[in-house]
Amino acid sequence: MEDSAHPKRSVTVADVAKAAKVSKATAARVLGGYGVVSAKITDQVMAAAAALEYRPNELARSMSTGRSGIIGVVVGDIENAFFSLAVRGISDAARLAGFNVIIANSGEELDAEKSAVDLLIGKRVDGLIVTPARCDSIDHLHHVRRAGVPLVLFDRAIPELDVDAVTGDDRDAAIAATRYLIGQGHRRLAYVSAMDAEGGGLTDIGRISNSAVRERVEGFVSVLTEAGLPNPLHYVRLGATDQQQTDGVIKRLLSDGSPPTALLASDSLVGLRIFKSLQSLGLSIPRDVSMISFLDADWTSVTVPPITIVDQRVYEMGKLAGERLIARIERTPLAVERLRVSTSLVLRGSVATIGR
Amino acid sequence: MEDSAHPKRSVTVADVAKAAKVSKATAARVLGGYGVVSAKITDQVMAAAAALEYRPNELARSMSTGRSGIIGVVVGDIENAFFSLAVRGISDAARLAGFNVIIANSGEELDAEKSAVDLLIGKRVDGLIVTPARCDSIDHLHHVRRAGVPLVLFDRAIPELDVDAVTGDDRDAAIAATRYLIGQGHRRLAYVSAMDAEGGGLTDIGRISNSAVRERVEGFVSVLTEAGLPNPLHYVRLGATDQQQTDGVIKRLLSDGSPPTALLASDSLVGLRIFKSLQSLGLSIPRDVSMISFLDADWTSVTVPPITIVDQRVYEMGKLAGERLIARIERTPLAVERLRVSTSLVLRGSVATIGR
DNA sequence: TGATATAAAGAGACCGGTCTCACAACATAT
DNA sequence: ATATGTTGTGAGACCGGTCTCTTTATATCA
Repeated sequence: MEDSAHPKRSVTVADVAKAAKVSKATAARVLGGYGVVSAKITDQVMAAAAALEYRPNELARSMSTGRSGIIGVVVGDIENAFFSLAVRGISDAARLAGFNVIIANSGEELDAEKSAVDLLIGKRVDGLIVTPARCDSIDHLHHVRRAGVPLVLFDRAIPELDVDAVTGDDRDAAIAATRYLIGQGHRRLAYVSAMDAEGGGLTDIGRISNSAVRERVEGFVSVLTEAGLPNPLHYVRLGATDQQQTDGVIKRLLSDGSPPTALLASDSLVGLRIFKSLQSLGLSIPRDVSMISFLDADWTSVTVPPITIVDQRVYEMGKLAGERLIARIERTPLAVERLRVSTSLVLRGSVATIGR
Repeated sequence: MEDSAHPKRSVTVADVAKAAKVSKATAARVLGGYGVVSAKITDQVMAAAAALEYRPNELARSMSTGRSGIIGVVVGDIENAFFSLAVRGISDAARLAGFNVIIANSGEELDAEKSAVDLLIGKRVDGLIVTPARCDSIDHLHHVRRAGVPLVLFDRAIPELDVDAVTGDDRDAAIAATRYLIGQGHRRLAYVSAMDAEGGGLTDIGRISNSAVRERVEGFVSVLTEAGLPNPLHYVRLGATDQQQTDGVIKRLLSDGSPPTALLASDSLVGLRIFKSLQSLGLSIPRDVSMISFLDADWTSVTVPPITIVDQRVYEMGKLAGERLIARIERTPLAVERLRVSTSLVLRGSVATIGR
């Protein structure tokens, strides 16, 4: 109706000033809440502002102050419960400190990540939380540092970058899970991740470009080695990116001469896919195959059997990352650190005791 | 190290202009990609920009153009799969059109929603997608209209507001699910929602302030009435806000003189809670109680039995809302509409056939 | 060759805030 | 009485882009 859908110049401090019959500077002082203004004039200006329905233009404000009050977050995929929980944690920390959050998806792709970072820097975010898709390509992150924008890495660390990182204790988590499986009598264990694999087989752990996955695999392998089990890398499989791929991975694993008796899923999405794969193969958990998944996702507690998981406390991770970034933005003097949020193994019903 | 953690004045068009020995206007034309500039000068400027690592200040750009390239989204709770999927859809539509998304959580609380809306307007978003927590308090949304900011409602409609809305076909969905249950021989059906209830019992459907829930309840009730079943409102229960509350709701429902034989869960979170409640009560689905949940959430397909659901196609809803908003932003002439995304009933194993 | 059209570059206002500085009015000290 | 300080207000520069308007250089035509 009357609310014309068009341009509509917004009410500015100058407009309010005119209406209140004071200078722009004075109106700005009242509306911006800085400087000193007499009570009388303050009332005058506030009344005019209310009458005109003045709303400050945060853009203009950011321009002059140099602070946008926004923190940028680049995640792999918001749809993934891991990230949406993390984002919730970050948002909560941000809101508490008066910041807002702008989210960009990288889809775990380096190029998308780069342009997301560029874009957020362009928007003059006050700080950036990034889940780097690859820990071996860091030019764009160096750029962030050089631009003087505080940066915190999330879930994955890059020691070369000399920047704060909030991660899980991935190595220890994998070690605990693997030891537990071995303790239950398992001798052939597989680790399955969604990471893109160049080529099929994994020959060199060092080449896994995602530090979280790499460290978990390291932990996994170290326990197998320490237990004297042969060829620990044999059962590490990447590429479980969707249901079909996962079906393939699982089928190949289980048709091996000596198939694994237990599977470790690198995240809850992979876990769910594995669960469905096994289901569709008519295999029973844990009778035929045992499994452990990372992340206490919704589905893990309502399956039959419920899934034994590595609880990652992602909300806390997100909150911690948010708090750390805000401390940086506010120039709190702190040493660069890698903050590890401890995980715990939650025993449910998806691991069989075998052997004895 | 050298990358001093401090202020760091950023490189501006003026800097680039000086380095390229051209005027600010010319440099701006090259860097902003508008106007006409000779190839030679273009190269000169680009070289200077690259050397100085120039990054445009989007804030300043937005100030002069009046467009921020950002669309604001206010959702109930990102952590909820319904919303994170929707956000994904919105983001995809936005990215395709060159927009970015800024997300704010309302926690389904009116005050938080109001301040989120204010804030986003302040940031001069080009448009707004809002999931209104209550359909009966709309001053702040009127304000959005008056400010000339395009608005699209998501999941819930407010006819009085004369604004586009993207929702599911909630009434029809509820009707289909309810008819199906009746077709399977059920005669005592309950509808359970997480909506906050003032007072315990529900006496007046019209007073449900969330249009999606209201319409579903209307559909539910209309089918019961048309089937000649008595007292259709008796089994509509609100307030299943967390596990404990839900346990209470379910316990009360089932200890009724004539307990319902089937439950309809208003969303997947309520569905999950109901599932857990029933599980902890030692009840078997569907032998003891049947259930249907809204939303094809992860968990619904891996339970035993898998849950019969109303598939809401939330991603499509989000995408549609994003596209609609962008059309509005770009002033495409369109009538104000309520866009309904059709749902479908996905039969799985959580409904028993009884009677006959 | 001079008149006119056209393309390319420069000058400077503008967006809507913040913030420094100058200045006026009045109180207090000397 | 003059010097000094304090408080409140106004004037105007500034942030870093865009964009209009003007000027200058080059091309086209008679």
